[in-house]
Amino acid sequence: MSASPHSLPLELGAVGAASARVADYLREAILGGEIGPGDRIRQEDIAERFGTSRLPVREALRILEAEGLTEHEPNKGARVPKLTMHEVDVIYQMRERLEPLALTESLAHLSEQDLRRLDQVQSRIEANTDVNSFLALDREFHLLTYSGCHIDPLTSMVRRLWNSTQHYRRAFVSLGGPGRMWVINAEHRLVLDAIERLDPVDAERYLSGHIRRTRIELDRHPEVFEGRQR
Amino acid sequence: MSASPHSLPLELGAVGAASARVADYLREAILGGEIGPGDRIRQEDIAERFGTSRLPVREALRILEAEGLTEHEPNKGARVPKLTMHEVDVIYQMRERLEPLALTESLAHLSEQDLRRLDQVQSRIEANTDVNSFLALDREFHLLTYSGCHIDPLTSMVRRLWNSTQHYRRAFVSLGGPGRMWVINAEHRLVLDAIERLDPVDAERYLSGHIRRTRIELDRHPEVFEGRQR
DNA sequence: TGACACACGACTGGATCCAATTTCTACCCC
DNA sequence: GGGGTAGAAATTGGATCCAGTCGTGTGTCA
Repeated sequence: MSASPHSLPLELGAVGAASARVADYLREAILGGEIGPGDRIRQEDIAERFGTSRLPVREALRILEAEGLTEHEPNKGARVPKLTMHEVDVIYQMRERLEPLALTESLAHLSEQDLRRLDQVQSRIEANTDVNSFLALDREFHLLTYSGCHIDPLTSMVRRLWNSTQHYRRAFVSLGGPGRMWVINAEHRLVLDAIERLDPVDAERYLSGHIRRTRIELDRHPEVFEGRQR
Repeated sequence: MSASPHSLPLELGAVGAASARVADYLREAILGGEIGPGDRIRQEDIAERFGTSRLPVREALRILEAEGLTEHEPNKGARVPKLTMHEVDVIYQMRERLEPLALTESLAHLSEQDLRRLDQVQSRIEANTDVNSFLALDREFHLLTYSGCHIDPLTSMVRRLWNSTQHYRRAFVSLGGPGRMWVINAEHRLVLDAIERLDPVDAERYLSGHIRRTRIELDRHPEVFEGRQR
């Protein structure tokens, strides 16, 4: 059930030794869709499955809470938060405003190798036909463009916004596909071109437009937020 | 500044877990300046001072880490992060982009009582002459304008940005005051007027301008970031 | 006298045990 | 038969104990 290659570069949350492994496992399980919004997470279940005590699990849940992947109620345990359409809309507006800043901060620090990698990922997106792998590729593309940003609060917040909406992105993509792929590819290519020209103004312009268009398209599909999972 | 004795009233929560009380205590101590950037926080010290075991302290440190008040290194313990001028500058740019959104989301949900309260706080700012109480009043003013925003990721991120820069705001205010008070008051009054008119465009305009001007003024005082504390 | 190595001290990470709170269920009374 | 209450099972929160790791100080040898 694990073994899903959601592993991305830039593992920033370098925390304790084994509690980080539990956090990694749970993170993959949530981002991979095995644990959905509303699902409860019992400490002892995870501890037993992992062969550890409940203590690392508790720490891991705190870490995930900081990343926006779980929510915590005293004496009630942890569960994956369920978001309304309006909440997801506002989160996309936050992305619209924050990610262009992260991109500008990242621009000057991107290496030649990063640019080549970005081009490869975008080419794979264009050649791709599977909706599920589009999810991972798109995520990799965007987070890679921010990998040159070394301002910790900014990168961690961007990551958190992606994490919080991952489930609804998958639901959206599964229900009719991500939309017209040529639009997405054109937007990505324009962002890439601006990055290569080291032009922060154009980079921010095309990136915010890309996110905004996605948000508006998402707003037209309320069924994404009513789907019963599991 | 205030050298050492960590003596704060710790009567915040009769309810909830004990780890939340420890977190409250540490949060106040950091925001109040008793624990400054670079200071190390030893689990056993806090536990002994609080009469509990180290476990709630560990959980509290995780909570504070999520709020951006501490940073954690494996086997090295927790310390209050020390920010560079550029990092604070970027955090202010994040505020410039995020807080107007929070204000727009908040607008429709502000009650008449909130508006009266805001007017009172602003009047107290205008009548105030003490630089230290300005810090608290200004924080109260802005966070109050966002109190109608019920999108959890947004409010928690705004609060985190305020927390992270609190120490440098105090250092800035202490070193020569917050600048020309009439400018600040004019900006606040314009934001308030836009709020009362329920005009999100003007509210965002004047708020982002207020934050942007503060950021640029802060950039002219690099001595804020070189101050040796303790 | 200086540099390297070993040992000791201090601190964090993890496991097990115990207490407190919640929730579900069953039973009793109206 | 329905609702409320008490009790039992399940689950989380906290304390104590033990292990692992990092840093430091001292001692010895070249």
